[in-house]
Amino acid sequence: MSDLQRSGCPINLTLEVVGDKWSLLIIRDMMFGNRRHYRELLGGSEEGISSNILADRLKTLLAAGIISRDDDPSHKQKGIYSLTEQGIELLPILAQMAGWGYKYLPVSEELGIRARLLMEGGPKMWAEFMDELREIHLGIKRRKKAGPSVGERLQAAYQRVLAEQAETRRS
Amino acid sequence: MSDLQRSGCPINLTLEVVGDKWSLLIIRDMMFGNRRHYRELLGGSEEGISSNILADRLKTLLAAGIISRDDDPSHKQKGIYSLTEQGIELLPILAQMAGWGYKYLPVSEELGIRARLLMEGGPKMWAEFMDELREIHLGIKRRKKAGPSVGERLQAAYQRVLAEQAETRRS
DNA sequence: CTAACTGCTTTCATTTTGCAATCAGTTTGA
DNA sequence: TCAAACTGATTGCAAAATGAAAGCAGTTAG
Repeated sequence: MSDLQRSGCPINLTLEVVGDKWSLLIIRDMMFGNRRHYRELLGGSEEGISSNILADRLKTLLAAGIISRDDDPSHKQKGIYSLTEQGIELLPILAQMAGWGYKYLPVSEELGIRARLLMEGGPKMWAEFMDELREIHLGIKRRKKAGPSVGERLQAAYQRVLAEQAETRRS
Repeated sequence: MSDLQRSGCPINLTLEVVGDKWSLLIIRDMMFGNRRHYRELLGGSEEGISSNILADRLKTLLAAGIISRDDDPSHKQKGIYSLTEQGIELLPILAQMAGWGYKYLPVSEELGIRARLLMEGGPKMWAEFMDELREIHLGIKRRKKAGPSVGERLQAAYQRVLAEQAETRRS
């Protein structure tokens, strides 16, 4: 991670911060998988990031102000990583990327269902989800809405597909 | 550019195609700078891509179906690169990245003005710009709107800032 | 008191990047 | 006509980034 910038273009600057193969996947896992500890991020992702790369990216993201780190009171060595407001606002980028990938790339059914829902939900759903993330990561209380949260709905849809697949395989 | 995928996650798959430091900058130059030839892309960008990297990325983007290549009738060796529909639909990702970068990173004034306009214009402006790109790159005629196009407005705003800066420097 | 778990760091091989030089064909201009 | 400039690349090589596996020191649970 070099620190000299190539240009003052906003797209270029954004790419210099999160334009590698892993940073946005870490953010994704924090957002959609609610992973907050090093070990969760290490083992939880589909892709299997190496420990050295994860450590390096967490450091970079921390320095960039996209995530923050607090000690976990339950364990002296454990740290809890949280998204900052800046990190939470990466959601629309992730959502657009998910939508594009869903449309044009060979996405697996179970991992694509969230992308489809986010696409169908549009910016309004993203904003709601961001509010939920603010509550989880920043402790900012939000007005409770009726029914399940966006996070819950995404998770439920994912589980539903998994169940359907198990069903199909059995028959 | 390895070809074995890490997971069927739409975000991951998208990152595997355009998740490097250069691909999206090339797309950006084709979209906003209307650069269509190898030499234009090589020399035109703020960032100064190397010729071998550019050649490699063009090959990758071609293989991924994000751009296409045609011979230029005016010069037997010249090729014209165009965005495909798939490539044009990367615009919302770029727009979101530009918006995020504009908000949180030290963007230069002259290069940030387009980002600001795209943010203010929102998805509606993006859709209009994508229609203009379809006309330019795919030859799909669009219903002519009154007034200057989005591309022209962005370009004009950029020039206006440059002129203002020259003015300020003189006084 | 030991085994498992914590967040990393180290090591080293492989891959990617980036710069400069080069190349062969094409066109332009004297 | 013939050299210079321009076309889209490719090559060689050094430097940097990446990635897998092993290791490490402190912490906690049994």
